[in-house]
Amino acid sequence: MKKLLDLLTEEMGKAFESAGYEAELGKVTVSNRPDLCEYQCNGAMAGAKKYHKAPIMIAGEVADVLKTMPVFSSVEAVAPGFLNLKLSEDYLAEYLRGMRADKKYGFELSRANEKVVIDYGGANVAKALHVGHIRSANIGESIKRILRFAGDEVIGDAHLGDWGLQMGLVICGIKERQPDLVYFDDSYTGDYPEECPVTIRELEEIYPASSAKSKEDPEYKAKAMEATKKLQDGVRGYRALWKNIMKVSIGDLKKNYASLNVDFDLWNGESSVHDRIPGMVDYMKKGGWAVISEGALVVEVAEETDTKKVPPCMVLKSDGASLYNTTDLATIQERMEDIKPDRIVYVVDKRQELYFEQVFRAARKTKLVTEDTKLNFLGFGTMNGADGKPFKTRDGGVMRLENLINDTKAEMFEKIKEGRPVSEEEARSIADIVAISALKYGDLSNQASKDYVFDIDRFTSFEGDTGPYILYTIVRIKSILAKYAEAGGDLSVVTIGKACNEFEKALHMEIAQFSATMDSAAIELAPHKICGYIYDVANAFNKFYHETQILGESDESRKQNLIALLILVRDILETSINLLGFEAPERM
RNA sequence: GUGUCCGUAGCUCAGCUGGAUAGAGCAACGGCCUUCUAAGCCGUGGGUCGGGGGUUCGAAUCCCUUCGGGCACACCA
Repeated sequence: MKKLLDLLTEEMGKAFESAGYEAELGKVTVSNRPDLCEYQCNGAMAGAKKYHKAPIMIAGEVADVLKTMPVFSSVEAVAPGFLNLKLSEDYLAEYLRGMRADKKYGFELSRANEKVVIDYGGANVAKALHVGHIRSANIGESIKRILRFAGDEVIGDAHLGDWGLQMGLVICGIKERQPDLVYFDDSYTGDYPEECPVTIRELEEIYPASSAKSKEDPEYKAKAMEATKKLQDGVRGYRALWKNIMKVSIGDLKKNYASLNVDFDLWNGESSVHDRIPGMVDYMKKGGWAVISEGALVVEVAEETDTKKVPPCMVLKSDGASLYNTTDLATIQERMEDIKPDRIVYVVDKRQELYFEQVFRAARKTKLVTEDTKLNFLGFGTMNGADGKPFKTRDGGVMRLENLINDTKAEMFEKIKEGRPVSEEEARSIADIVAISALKYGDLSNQASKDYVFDIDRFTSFEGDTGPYILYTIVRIKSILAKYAEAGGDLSVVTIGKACNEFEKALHMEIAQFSATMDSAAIELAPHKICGYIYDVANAFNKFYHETQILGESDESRKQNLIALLILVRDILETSINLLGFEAPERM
């Protein structure tokens, strides 16, 4: 289905043409003066110069043509040259019926479908997720769902930090505590145990302790580096232990991500590309792209048009070791071979922008990607506390994501219990759903690229522009529909009728923006556009709800029209929150 | 220093491919529940869109400049 504004623009273009002007002038937009009109067209003013004619004259002529067309119920040419429009209620209702008949409620993507890899999450093995991980998880998951809804083939990759010195430190830490494990016995030739010798809690404790110790104790650091090397060289026991650590750690990560409705198609990591690094480096050297600079192997990526100095992209450190750049480049190579995506999207902290610019340029220069492969850096802003400084716990530490989620759920549970007479069990399950909506909506309603204040009290509030407000609106609708069905109404036969009052029409118009909203969210990779849209729809619905008796409507066919409208609003809202990564309960 | 992003109501944020009187929410104050969930709805007050200049019939939006802040600038990720 075409977008409503495109349809209106088409009609307006025809009117401009019949009046003797070019059709391009007929761009219709939503009115910024709702007291005067619903839609407007400013083309007459844009065309004034070209046609050497007063804009009001042009507008008047176009208005005369439009009056013979059925799309608008009212057309006015107003000084200095605005065309003020009111849409025909019948036309609008027909559009909404078209939305209901369509699986995607009329949404059509304005570009060809693609195969997309989304790299998000930013999790590290053996390290707990902390609050800082919530943005990448929320935004990446939402982008994944939006593009999938748009018809793209999307692969989400967690791209774990599961290799390098951090793993050496963990292994070294385990060896310190349990030196007699078979993994460390070079003469051992049997099978290694299935079970990991340490729990996830112990791992989370071992890593920071080991990391701290290596900074003070050079001898210990040397041991950790040796362990890293043994792991990377494929020493049996080290690999076996690493695998067990991975198993425990990924299991824990999956559990935590699942509580945020986040899941990945691939749990690949830096380790996945370890074996292809020598080949890739060789390829870059042979191609003449990789050169030695200050002892390190780099690819020069500066361009003449740069307004800033872009340092070269380092491929190997001067000691010959690989680094993050190396694995990122190798991962691009691997994805191009295995998946052949049209686009790779990186959802990472925006402070890494320059770094990714270097990697992207190096990948293009060395032809790791084809020219038409798009590499998108979707950088998100820093999450600050209420004081405007980077978010910390009360005692200044880093808060675990798990704790944040559990605290939010607990707080929501208290609120729900005191607000409504529900059983303990039901309150618990409702609280979990509402808490996730609060966290997700609070995060996603901000533009991804901007820093924002993470204010849990505001997000969990039941008032205003929040997740719970959206859920409440959905629940109200569900409640009416349930009562209608209980009374013997058949939800499958109803159809939308034309709006009978201004509130209903305002709701119709908000809903009709669905396709345009989804398209810009998908094209711009901008979940916050969906938040803005559903907030507007929810507002329009609540106003309408306040003014309209639905179940009490005596005219049966009118009642059916209203029920059909409610079904569409519910479906639109539930589809939208699903794309944001949360869901609505049946009651709250 | 170079580059980059940001500066909109007391607070948190939309709006930024230029359009008419700059919008929400929170906070403050005042209304509306015997009627579909009042976690809602309605209303009041609150702004030189950081400052200055320019382009334009028209600028929060585009350009320049200036002030203030964040961030990044090869062997970390």
